[in-house]
Amino acid sequence: MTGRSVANGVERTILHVDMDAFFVSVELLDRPELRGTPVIVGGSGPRGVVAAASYEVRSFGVRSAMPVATARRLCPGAVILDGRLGRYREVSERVMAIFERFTPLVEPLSLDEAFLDVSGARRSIGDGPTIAAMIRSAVNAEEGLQCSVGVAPSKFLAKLATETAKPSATPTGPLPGLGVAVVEPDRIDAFLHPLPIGALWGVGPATHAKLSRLGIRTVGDCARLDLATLQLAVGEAHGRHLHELCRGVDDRPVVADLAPKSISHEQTFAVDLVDADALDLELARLAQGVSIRLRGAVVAARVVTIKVRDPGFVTVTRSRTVNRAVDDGQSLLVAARGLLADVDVSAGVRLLGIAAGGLVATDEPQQMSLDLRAAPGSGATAVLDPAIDPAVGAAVDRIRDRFGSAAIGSARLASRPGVAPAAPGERPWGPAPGAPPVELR
DNA sequence: TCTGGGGTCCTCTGCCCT
DNA sequence: TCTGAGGGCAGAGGACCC
Repeated sequence: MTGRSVANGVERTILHVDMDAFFVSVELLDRPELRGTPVIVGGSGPRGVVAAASYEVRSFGVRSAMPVATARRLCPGAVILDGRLGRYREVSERVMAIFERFTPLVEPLSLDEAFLDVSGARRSIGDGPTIAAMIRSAVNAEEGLQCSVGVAPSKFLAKLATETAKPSATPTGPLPGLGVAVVEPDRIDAFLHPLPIGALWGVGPATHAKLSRLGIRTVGDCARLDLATLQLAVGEAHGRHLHELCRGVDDRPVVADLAPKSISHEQTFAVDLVDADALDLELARLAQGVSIRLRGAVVAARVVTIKVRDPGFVTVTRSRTVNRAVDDGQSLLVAARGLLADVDVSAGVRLLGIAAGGLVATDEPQQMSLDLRAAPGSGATAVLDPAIDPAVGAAVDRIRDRFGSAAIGSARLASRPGVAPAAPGERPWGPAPGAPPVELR
């Protein structure tokens, strides 16, 4: 009965698999001469952040999402490598394929971690810890990488268990972890209650501060609080969520092939943009990049959102529902331009982004708005030029597939040689060192 | 000393409609 | 015609996650 429980009448064994220092480990596979040296993967530019750090570097206090400049000060001897998202994706796909040999119910959370529901594999393969050990062994043998696994009756508990299984960084250096950690169904409270409240999913700095004011330090403290008090402190939905989690209640299923709810691109610039033409060009790049991904996912957007961050790090978003679902760069650009016109960018722009939301499948019939007179700001939908033929985008994609991404593009981008549509992971952890992002004439 | 990119979910507010 | 209540939706932003 190891690591099993009954949820809604169905016994579940959930695994959470997390690759150890994934990006760094992949880099070390490709550059073995760096083994033993402190390595950071992240953006090497002036506004870069740490994406991953080796356990040697973590011993110096370096953490992910920390500015690279701070990391350099804490660990001056660290080797800083620019991330290669394409390479990590490639390895991630092979690792996920290993997981799928054990169960079809694999829900990736990111490139380096996934939930697996192995309830159906218990009779044919073995219990949770046995499958966990087999997965670790296969990942190590086939990819040369280490991973840690949590085994529990729910996703939330499995994820917490993984934390206790991972290697740790101490002031004297890295310590190896257990590799596999199991939360038995009859040990849930004993495992959960001593943990700090920040361990709960959904407790970040803001919620932590609210709970601290109530004297809550541990998950056990939270479990002893009544639902109404908790909801008063953190809100109705969030309160209910925490109330369940701190009692170990989490019936969410493992879902393979989750459909995306939004697709976005954003870009922080090495130097704040003040020139209107440069901003428009960036907007066009981002719109094209998002549109290519929309068509790749066979979806179109009903909601277009822009995100603008000023030099003082103040971020505003503006969004609008458009009168028909769009997946072409020109329509996205038209909508985004309209939104950007309402934002004061006179102080300059540090970050610009476009998100496509309200996604609908493009292989299904679309309901179009009948009211073509609706005006922006009226609360009604924004009206796009009906002359833009949705088939154009698909044709552009076919030409790119056949002749390369430089073969065709919008006139806006074509007027600037060398400026390509935004691509996923193009500068994943900060702008490139030095120059502005586009060549300005 | 600075603070990325790509997401999800929730709350609050204002507007429209009945 | 005006006013208020209430539901539904859109938009903005906060919080959180990896």
